[in-house]
Amino acid sequence: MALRRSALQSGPVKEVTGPSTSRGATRGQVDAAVRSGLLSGRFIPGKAVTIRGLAAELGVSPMPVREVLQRLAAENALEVKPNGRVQVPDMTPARFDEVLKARRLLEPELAELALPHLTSRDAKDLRSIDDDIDERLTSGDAEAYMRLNHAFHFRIYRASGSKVLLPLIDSLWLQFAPFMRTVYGRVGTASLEDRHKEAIRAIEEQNGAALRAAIEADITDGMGLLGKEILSDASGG
Amino acid sequence: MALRRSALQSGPVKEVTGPSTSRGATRGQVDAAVRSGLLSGRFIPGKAVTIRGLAAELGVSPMPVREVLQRLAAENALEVKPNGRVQVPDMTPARFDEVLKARRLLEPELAELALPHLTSRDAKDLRSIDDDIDERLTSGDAEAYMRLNHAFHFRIYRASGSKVLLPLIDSLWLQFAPFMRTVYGRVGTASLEDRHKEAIRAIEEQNGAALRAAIEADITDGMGLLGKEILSDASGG
DNA sequence: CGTGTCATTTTGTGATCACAAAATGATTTC
DNA sequence: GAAATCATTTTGTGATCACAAAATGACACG
Repeated sequence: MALRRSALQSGPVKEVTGPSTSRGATRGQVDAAVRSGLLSGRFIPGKAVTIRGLAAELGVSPMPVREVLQRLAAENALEVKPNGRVQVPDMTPARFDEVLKARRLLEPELAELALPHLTSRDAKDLRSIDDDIDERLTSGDAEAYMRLNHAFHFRIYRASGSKVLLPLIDSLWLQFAPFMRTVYGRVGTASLEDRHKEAIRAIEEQNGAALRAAIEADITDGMGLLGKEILSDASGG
Repeated sequence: MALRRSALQSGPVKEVTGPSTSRGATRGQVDAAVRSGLLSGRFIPGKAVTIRGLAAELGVSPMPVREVLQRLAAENALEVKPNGRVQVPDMTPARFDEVLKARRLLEPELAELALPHLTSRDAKDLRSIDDDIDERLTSGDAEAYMRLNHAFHFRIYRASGSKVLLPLIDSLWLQFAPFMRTVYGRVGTASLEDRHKEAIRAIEEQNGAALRAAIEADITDGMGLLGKEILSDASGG
């Protein structure tokens, strides 16, 4: 598919589909598209991301894509190689360890900060998301699982109103998500165990220590067990 | 002052001063300039940063500036307001608390990770930097102090070889540095106490627990004491 | 003198262009 | 047939342009 808008037109054309014509709308759209692609595993580590390619795919000019790629590179979600090429970073054992360590330091903390802001309404929504997750796990839809798992965690974290810790955690998820997708591609999703139900109960009971423990266990179970072996295997094939 | 390079020239001009003609050299130069400006406090919170203005100041076209500003906005070092305007974010008590919390979680951890890689040579360099810091503190040169204090901490952190925690901490420093500059502008630098000497001794002795403690105490002393009161005062004047 | 209005200027955004470096693929050479 | 070489294509980068939104300042009006 080529550019939706050919070079025949000399001037910019008004967007018809999008109601949001606010400042930086195109950039926001591109940013959301790439972020969502990374988080749901549609971008594979090592895969090259070209400016013109993405621009054509999204039907926009290279300009907003350039800025978005720079943004995501700043968050270490993408890697700008010395020759200027942009790609999804490869995971290494050392990197994996660090992400795991950072997640275990930051996410339980932010969850506890969010706790006072989490209502029974939130608990209800979380339970709904978690039910969806269970379905996707058994049906083996890894992409949907990743999207929902992200939604679950960030529904909690966002309640904190955090402007500092939340972006840091955002960056971490963007970094490990593409790799985890490849993991699920190998081992499947059926064996995945999470601690979401413990977390929901802790929220309902407004039990900070229990929420911390649930989140930390969820991280450890979700990443710690799977990732290490895969990485050591990966070096051999 | 207008653009140094007028519109009379039609094509790009070869750089004469810079020896590095590698890919993205201009962007790298702009990035380094803005980062250094933020870290040493030459940018004041609330101050607007215009693309064309910065471009003219640095003698480059708006293009690389646009990308750099997007990068730094992604690291929360700059803020893109809904109207597209870019400014140095204002510090709030909530934000300050979060930065402090994140620093105390991440920096002692990374310091300990770096410890095995820190040699006596590093300790010697750190002592030299710390001597410089002491001089600047008494002479009241806040900008130099900030630059050297950053150099001290990141000399330690960088030794870890970290690719995950280090960028997170980088982002944190970019966020609080401009604010701290305004603090030093009010209370001066003479009263500043740090734990650098304890940290150096811990490195020499390869004592992880002591290094953690020194870093955490340094953060608490440096930020915790000063910032809070200033922020509560700021609301009244 | 304060306030609302309007013309002007500034600014961000998206698009396009020109160029050089890099990747790609065909072709030649041994 | 494998490796080196060269032409071609792709790609990132910096610059410039056109446009619209926003900010600014002058000015009229009450």
